[in-house]
Parts: sequence; structure tokens; C-alpha cells
Amino acid sequence: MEMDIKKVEKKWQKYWEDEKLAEFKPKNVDKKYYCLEMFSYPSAAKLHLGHWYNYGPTDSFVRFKKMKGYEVFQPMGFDAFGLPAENYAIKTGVHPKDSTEQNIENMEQTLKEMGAFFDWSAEIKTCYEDYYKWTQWIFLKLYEKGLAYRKEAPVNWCPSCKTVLANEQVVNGECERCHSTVVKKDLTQWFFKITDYAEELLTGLNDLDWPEKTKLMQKNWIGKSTGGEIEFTCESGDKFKVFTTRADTLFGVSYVVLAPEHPLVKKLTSKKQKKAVEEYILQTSKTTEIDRLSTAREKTGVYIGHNAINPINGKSVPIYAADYVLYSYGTGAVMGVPSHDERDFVFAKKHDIPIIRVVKGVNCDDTLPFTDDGIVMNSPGFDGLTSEEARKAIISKLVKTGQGEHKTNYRLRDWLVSRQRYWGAPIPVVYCDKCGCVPVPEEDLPVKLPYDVEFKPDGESPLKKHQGFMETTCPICGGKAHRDPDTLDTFVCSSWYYLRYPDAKNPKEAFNSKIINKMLPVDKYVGGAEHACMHLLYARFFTKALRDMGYLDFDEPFKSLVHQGIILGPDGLRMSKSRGNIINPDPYVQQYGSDTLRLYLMFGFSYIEGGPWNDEGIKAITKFLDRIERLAIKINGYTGKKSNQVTKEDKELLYALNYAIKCVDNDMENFSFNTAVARLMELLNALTKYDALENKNVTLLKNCFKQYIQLLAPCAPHFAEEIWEMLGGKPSIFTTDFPVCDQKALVKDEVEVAVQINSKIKAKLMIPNGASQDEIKELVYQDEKLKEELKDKEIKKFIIIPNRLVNIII
RNA sequence: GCGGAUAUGGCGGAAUUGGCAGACGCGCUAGACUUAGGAUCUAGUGGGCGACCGUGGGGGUUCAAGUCCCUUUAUCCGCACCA
Repeated sequence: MEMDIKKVEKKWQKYWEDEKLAEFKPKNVDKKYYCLEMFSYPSAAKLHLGHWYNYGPTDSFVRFKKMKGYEVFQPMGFDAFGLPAENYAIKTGVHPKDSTEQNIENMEQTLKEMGAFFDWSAEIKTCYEDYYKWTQWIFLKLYEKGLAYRKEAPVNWCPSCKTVLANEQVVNGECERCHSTVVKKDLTQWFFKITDYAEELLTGLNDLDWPEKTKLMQKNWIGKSTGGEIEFTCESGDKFKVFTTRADTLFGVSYVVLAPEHPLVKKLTSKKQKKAVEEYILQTSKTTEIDRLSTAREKTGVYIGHNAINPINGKSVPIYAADYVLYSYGTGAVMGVPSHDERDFVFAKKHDIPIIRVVKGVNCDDTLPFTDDGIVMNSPGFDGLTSEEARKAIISKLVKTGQGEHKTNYRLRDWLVSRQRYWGAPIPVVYCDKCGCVPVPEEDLPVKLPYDVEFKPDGESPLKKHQGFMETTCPICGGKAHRDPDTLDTFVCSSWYYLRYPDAKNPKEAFNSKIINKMLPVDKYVGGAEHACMHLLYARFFTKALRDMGYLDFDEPFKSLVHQGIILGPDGLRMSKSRGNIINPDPYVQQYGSDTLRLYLMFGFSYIEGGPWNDEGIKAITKFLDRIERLAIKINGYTGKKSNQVTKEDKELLYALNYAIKCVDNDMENFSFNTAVARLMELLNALTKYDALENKNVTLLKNCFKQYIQLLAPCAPHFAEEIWEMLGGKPSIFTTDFPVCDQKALVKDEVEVAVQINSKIKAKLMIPNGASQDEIKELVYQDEKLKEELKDKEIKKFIIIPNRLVNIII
């Protein structure tokens, strides 16, 4: 390459910055296009290939939108709280604030070297007071609204480190550091009541331009099921409810199960069974939820030595404690119907529990368990009803006696936001002996995270050990009080950051509603599919909650969503330190330049699929840009020679140009970057071919080539600016309009049509554009080769697909 | 286990949504130019000598299937304290 790519990159990055080309101009808000990439965690490894893949091509999309006349807003920031920085501190003693700030600085620099149109004037760092102050403010608003509450919930506890562990730190049921067996321990923790919005979060999915699979994942995650709650009364007089979607099988109940954590288990267990039950509970505390729900795993459980009464028939059935029932789902209790549920069937066989059939199949299927709907039997008063009728009828009967109700249940659970860690936003409440749990008044925010803390894990979290932080006074009575030693889940910080960006420096409010209502929702959100169920759901919940408090007038934060794929290691496996297959983008940027790496990422992979890294293809991109540069230099040297005559070749070139404009426009819009680049390569081939002609029209060629550089510009921004300037264009090329397709140039005089006989290709014919069916038939019959094939044959059917093919059935 | 997805040449990947499978590129082969060069250009490149056969396997619908239906296999991703 002739040009010094490093110099060119610096030159244009400086120009863009000086001209503030990436800054959003509020006066043009009517033409706004808010494109957001998920912000990143400031890791020590600087930018990895995944960042490049997320941000590079999406920046090209943004530049494309800018050239299409939109006022684009593409902000960037850092999700800066989190576990890794704290782990790093424990290991090395470097304070999370220091390491995080250093990492952010490094990443900012490399992000700038990428040359993306990020509006740095709106940058956000979630670990800074001016941000987490408002995270705390939102917590208070949710609390006021009754959407934040406290309850007991289990945490992973390592008995030897005396510390709470993240799921990630539990490996095969053991502590990753000391390999002790991890147990569950109950703590009082904060929850957000996302379940209040379960129904709206579900129905709202219908109107979103999101990948179908993501919507389906959220739908399943929310997990709506309709059924009823039925109340069982224990012999002791205690009552508990079970949730079921199969009330039609209520007469088939031969036992009931409580989750081992259910309070009634402790209360009702008989003396004789006490030892067995306690052992079982201990065992359960070591099992993960995924294992507990596995249908392949052996169904374990113990009889607690107490019975309950089935409200529909007064029958006494045994109560079991079993870990395949989760205390956190439904009522934490289920009824056991071995005849019509596979898990119950296995359980009953093992514990010698009677199996009573109450539904028969329409087609007389008599193997048990029978899990389909059918006709109800052995159910006095309901026999002969279909399952669906019986479900309603049975619950309705129980409603009358006050022993049941129709109920919709969701698998979605409330969001646990307490983290027993240091590096997060402190929870803005204090606990007073007199006044109880008291929210910190708004004017006292932020509750600052102290710097001087001790990280070494010794049974207490760093904040709990910090007297200066913990000891405070009650805002109500002024008496002694203490703070919450926990911090907020980092997902809380990332659930509202898209609202902060458009008004990022506002010192008076989290965001200005007037501005936000104009700038939101986000027009295009781009990020990994791994966030389908959590971040994307939490953000939707926050938006709806803030709307209901009157701060926002829109219902959904992200109108349109795209997931980029994952770039795997060269071995086809996910990149990870332990595998040693991490590809560092820096050397490629150094050697080939940022445009080349970006372009390769756009061309070499299907954007939403990703795939294994392979650097063979990157040289092809260098070659491609080289060819463009050489042609540019050559064409630039031509002196104008105008010809008014339009040749066949001229027409072909114009066709190629306009076809490319149409395709690239469409492909960029749809994040189909690999095909967009393919069309650019095709057009370069067409330009090169035309250039080789003796009687070329230089003016036409120059004009087409200028448009070519405009088409290329979003995908290779520095390179295109440089060539554009060389061709005499006024910078910046990104202030020019994206070329518009001339439909007239796309009309061809004749089209090639494939001719099939009995669905096998026999010939290809040139057919004049717009020929009638009869004219096409005539042309087919005139063709020598086809004449031979069709001789003496009876034509049964003559199928014509305009401009594509003809199929003759004989 | 539950939930979600994917499978097309030697490789990365296309295919206007039921209409010419393999666009574009890598790699490979041959040639040109050359200071016998990991540069550039030009041509060829799914398989088979062939009629034909080809989109993970088997079956089906259709004039026509990579695309729709049934079935099966393999691989990958998420599962609520990683972000």
C-alpha cells in the first residue's frame, strides 16, 4: 500500500475529533438515531476481539446511518463495578478503584484507536459517584413504589473461607479457592419485584423487533402457566397450598411433597423421622438447582411422618420432603399424582405409594404414567368430563368451599439484588433499632463507597468491617443506626444506563424526562445473546417501573435488537485463558490497520453467527484495499475526456454501480455486512474491467468511482476519507450523502431464464424483459436444442416464473 | 434435565424466503510478467470419463425442497451471585 496507514488513521481520528463529527447535535433531535452497543466491563486485557466484533461493524452501521441523513447518537461507557476487580484485589492487593480506572483508561485509548464514532462527551462510568448516586436514587424510587423488599434467601457459603461465593466461584459443589464443600446459608436480602410486571413483560414482547429466539427465551424464562392453587390441611391443622396445572388429576393424588426448605417440614416432622429428614435437608443444601430439577436424576425424598387431607375427597395422604420441589417456585409444595406425571410415577414406585388412575386416553392408551389430556374417571362427580372441563370444574368447586382458587403462575422469580461484596453501589438504607429499616433521604445521596477497606476474606465482607461506613445515624430519630453492608448487583447499574447517556452530565437528576422522551427508545441495540434473559429483561422492567412512576412516556427501552455472534478461538472453542486460545487484536491492528481488521470481521463472518478465528482471510482484505488504492491513483491521473455516446459497457457499469448501491444499502440496514462487502468487491471488479477498456468514458468512470468510495466509507472509514481527499473531495466524506440507487439503470433489456423439462435444467435462454407468456413459449419452441427434446412429446404443463425459469412437464 | 440454536465444496460463508445450489473471498492448479518473487495480472476450480450425483442421516409433500412436514444423529449456547 502506498499510504502510511498508521499516519492516515491518526490524521482522520484527529480530524473527526476536532470537527466533533461524532457528537450528537440536540438541535437535530427530530432526525435522531440512537444506536447503542452494550457497554463493556473494563477488563485488564484491554480490547479483545469480541469488543472489536461488537463495536467495529456496528460503528460502520452508524456511519452508514449518518450518511443516510440521520443525526446519530452512539455513546460508550463502562460497566465498572463487579466481581473480577474485587477478586483481583484479594489476589494482588491492588484496589478495585485503581485497577478499574487503569483498565478504563487503557480501553478508552484502544477504543479511540479503533476510530469509531463514539460520542465521548456522553461517556458513563458506573462506579463513579455521579452515576451510582442515581442508581441509588432509582433504588429509593422502587422502594417507595413497593417494588423493593427484603426477605430471606439462600447464598452459597464456603464454611472454610467463611465467605459468600458467586455461582461462578462454585466448581462442582466446591469452593474454587479451597475446595471445601459449599453449603446454602440463609440471609435477609433485597429483592426487586419484577414479578409484578411478569404479564406485561410477556405481552410486550409481541411488538418488539427482536430476534425471535430471544423473544422465545424470555417467554420461556417468564414461564406463564395457568392452573389453580389448592389448599391441603395437615392432620396438625396447619394448611399449605399447592400449585397445579392439572387439577383434573386431583382425585389421583396419593402423596404430597414439600420442598425441604419449606417451614412446615421442620414443624411437622415426627420424632421417628426427624433424623432422616435432617440428614436429607443437609444433603439438599449441597445440590444445585439445575441438578435438583433434572428429570434424569434419581428422585429422592423422605416421609416426614405426618399426613395431609386432600380437599376434594377427604383422603389422607403422606407428606414427603423432596428436593425436586423448589421452595422458590410456586408455593414450594406440589401434589403427587403418580398415574399422570412421570416424576411422580418414578417417585411412587420407589416409595411404594399407591398409583390411582383418574384420566383415560381417548384412544384407550392404558400404559402409565399417562401424561396427556383425556377423559376423567374415578373422580366422583366429574367422571366423563374432558381434562380441560374437569380442571375448571374441580377448581370452581374448591373455590366455593374456600379451599382453592384459579391462579396463573409464573416461573419468573423476583430479582435478588443484594451482593455481599465491596465493589458495587451501596444500598441506600439504614437500620435503626427504633425506626427499623429507613431509606436514606434523597438529599443525602450518594451513600459513598469508602476507599480504605480490607479485602482479605475472613468471614465478613469488606464493608461490614468498615466502622466508618457502617456506623451512622437514623435520618428519622437521629439515634444510632447502621448501614446495609451489602452492595447492589451490577445488573442494577446496567438496567438504566441507556437512560443516562442522552443527559449524561446532569447533576440534578438521573435524567431529564423531556430529553429522554425524545431520545428514547433506543433505535438499535447491539450486544451478545447471553443477555437474553437477564439484562434485557431487567432493563425492560426498569423502563416500565419508571414509566409507572411518571418519569418516562415509553414502554420499552429497546425497539430493535441485534445479537452479534461469538468469535471463537482458532480451535473452534470459546476463547478462554485456561484454553490458551485467546486472540489479541492488537498485533493485527498494528500490522494491517484498524480498517482492515474491521473490514475482515465484517466480511469473514456472518455477523449474527460468528465463528472460529482464522487469519488467512485478513490478507485478502489488504489486497482488496490495495487494489482500490491503485485504481484510485490511476483514475486520478486521467485527464477528462467526455463522450456523449452511451456504450453497452457504459450501461453495464451503471448497472453494476446501481445494483451495488441497492444491495449495500439493504445489507447494511440488515446487519448483513459480509454480503455488503462482497457486493463492494464485485463492483471493484466491474470498475477494474471497465478501466481496462480502450474507449472508456473517463468522466463516467471518475463519477462512478467517487460513488464507490462513498459506498465503501462506512466499512473502511479512515481509508475512504484519505482516498476521498485524494480524489478532490471535501472532507469529511461522512458529511456527504450515501449514493442513491437509480432504478432506471437496473432495468435490463433481456434476462437469462433457465428452461427445465420435467424439472431438469436443459437450456438457458435470453428473454427480452417484460415478454408475455406467449412470447416466452414461442422463444422456447424456437430453440434448436429444446425442439429436439420436445419432439413428439405431449406437454402437460407449462410453468413460467417471470425472469427466473420455465418448467415444461411432458 | 429444562430452554434455545446450528449442520451447505479443502476452508470462511452466499442463496431475493419454495424457483438455475455454491455469490464473494481464502486455498489450490496452470499460465503471463519478472531481478524464477510469500508481489501483480489472466484462466480454471463441488464430485464423477460419462448418463448423472450432490446442502448431517432416513422418510414425506410439491411441476420444483438447502428452504415446508415427520423422524433421527452430532455439535454449540443459556439456566437466575460472571458480566
